[in-house]
Amino acid sequence: IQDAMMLARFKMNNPMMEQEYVPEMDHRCRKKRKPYTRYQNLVLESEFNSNSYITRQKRWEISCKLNLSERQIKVWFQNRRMKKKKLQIKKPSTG
Amino acid sequence: AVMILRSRFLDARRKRRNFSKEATEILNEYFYSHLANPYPSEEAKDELAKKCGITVSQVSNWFGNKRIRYKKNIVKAQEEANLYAAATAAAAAA
DNA sequence: GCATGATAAATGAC
DNA sequence: GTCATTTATCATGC
Repeated sequence: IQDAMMLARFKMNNPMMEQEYVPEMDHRCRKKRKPYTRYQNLVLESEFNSNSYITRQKRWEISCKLNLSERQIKVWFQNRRMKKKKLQIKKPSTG
Repeated sequence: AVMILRSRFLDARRKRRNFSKEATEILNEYFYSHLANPYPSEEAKDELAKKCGITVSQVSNWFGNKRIRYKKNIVKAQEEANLYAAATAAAAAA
């Protein structure tokens, strides 16, 4: 009824529904988000506390120790830096 | 054994309060009037944040949640529509 | 009991 | 590298 019209208009041109018109659908292979364990977070936070930017060597070490890929370690530090920045903007006092 | 112990006991920041009816109304009005491209610019986010009495981050959060949840409902509706489409097509063929 | 806002993994643009 | 996102998960409101 009315939903059908809205659906048709929605499917027409919408960046949200890329899978509608993108032939190669890489979006479905997207890795499912999996929360890290408490131990993994503890190790990562500890390393981040000593240095916001991780070296290749330490990245490899932590990767082995936590059973995470180096890419995951890299991304974790990127996200963690963004989080730090956001927290500093939120509360600049004695950041 | 998958012992997924999480460090959520320190997350006291996840204190959440619902937005006001007026704010939700403003956000929904923008979202549905820009359904073809529901990605407000930074200026638009600033203006929405001011009008709604919330932060720009909260506006971004709201649009992020709105887009994914709206899309999910649409996907379900799409499956349902395809189901009906197949049934009507079979009926037409017969 | 889900709706809703905020946060945590993961991707992609640049 | 940053950074705006997508997506799943979390925590709360009601």
